[in-house]
Amino acid sequence: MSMFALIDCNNFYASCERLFRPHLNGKPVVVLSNNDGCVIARSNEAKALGIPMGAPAFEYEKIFLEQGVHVFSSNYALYGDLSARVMSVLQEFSPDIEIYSIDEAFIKYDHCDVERLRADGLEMRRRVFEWVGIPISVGFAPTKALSKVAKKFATQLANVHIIHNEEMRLKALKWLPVEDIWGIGRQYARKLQALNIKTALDYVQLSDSWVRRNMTIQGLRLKHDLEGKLTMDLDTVSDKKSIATTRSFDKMYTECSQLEERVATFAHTCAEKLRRQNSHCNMLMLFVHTNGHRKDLPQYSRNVVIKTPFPTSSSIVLADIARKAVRALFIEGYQYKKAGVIVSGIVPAENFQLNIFANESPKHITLMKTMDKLNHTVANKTLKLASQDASRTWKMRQEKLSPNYTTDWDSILVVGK
DNA sequence: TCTGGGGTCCTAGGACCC
DNA sequence: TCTGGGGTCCTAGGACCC
Repeated sequence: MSMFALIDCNNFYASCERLFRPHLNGKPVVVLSNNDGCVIARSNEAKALGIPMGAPAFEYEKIFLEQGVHVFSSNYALYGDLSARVMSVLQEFSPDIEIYSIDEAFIKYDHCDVERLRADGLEMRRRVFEWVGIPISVGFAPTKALSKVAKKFATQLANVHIIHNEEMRLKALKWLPVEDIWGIGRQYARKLQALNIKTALDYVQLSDSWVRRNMTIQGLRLKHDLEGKLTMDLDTVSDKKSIATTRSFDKMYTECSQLEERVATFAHTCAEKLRRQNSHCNMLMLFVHTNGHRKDLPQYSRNVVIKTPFPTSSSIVLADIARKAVRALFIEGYQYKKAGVIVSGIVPAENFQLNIFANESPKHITLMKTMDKLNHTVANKTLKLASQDASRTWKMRQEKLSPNYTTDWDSILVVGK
């Protein structure tokens, strides 16, 4: 039998901020999102003050002041760096590791020797705290979903927790409120509570067919996982399927040119992220929103998907597409508060090398436009694309497009209006 | 004008996660 | 006045082909 460990950094961002400020130990600490908009991390002391996750900062300013809460703007470079250090310590314990998020990892064990597992868990805690300075909790169980539950126990006990027999499993499920199950969000929780399903134990006692019908295959998988049947294995593929850069602005934008400038930098950031994982994208999606919280203002929200002329991770190409997309979506008279660029259709870069574009320079724009004109003949929504593979031989391929896509850059100006 | 069915691909949107 | 950002998976339904 195999076992999963779930390793979770306690209050990760808050712990990071505390790392080099030992005088903050025992004091309430919160970390705020971009533009210091809302609370995205809290130390235990801040949680105890009743500051909820996602709380708008302006609503809690008084409490921050009165209770002496130490408030930080987020510093993702720091968190990313510390995360990498934590993960490299964990990797010493096993190569069978899935880095699930910035502050969590699963490790799969091919044995279930409880004492060895406990020793490993304690040693992880000791090493990560001593070498990196971040406190972690470790839960062990036969499946991923159960290891999540075990971790919740571990956090409460400030220790390592192992669910290794039927009695412990049932006890844990009975203890866990249905809304705290990993994979049960607000919508499902509401639905289940209406049926008097209150705990994880109630949930696993539902019939398979009801769960399948009402909560899709994922809900059923989750149920089986909680029953101790292996339905979710380690997922070690780390390449992203989509990459996003989105921001709320600190003020409302009313000019198209302002939006264009911001969005061009978003596209540039996406291109950098693509290159970092050595891949190209085939599609770029752009959205613009007004401020959804302002019910007193007219609302506008729109997105457009654009097929790139060829697989690319070029900042210049993506920024140019994004700028044109903004011009297509922009309507005078609204106050824009949020925009984003999401690239998808991601493929490994080695499958497609456009060598003539190896170095970016403005002349490539002209080259690409020419290529568009020459090769992208739209006929019956089918495009003929010319592309060059790694050996520099040109190949033609056909591609079907949805009506929402366009590769004709000038026509972007009418898409979405 | 009426009359099919099966398969695949694609997309929007909804649910979830940290 | 001020309200985050970055991801994943699944499904229904339409388009299209034979």
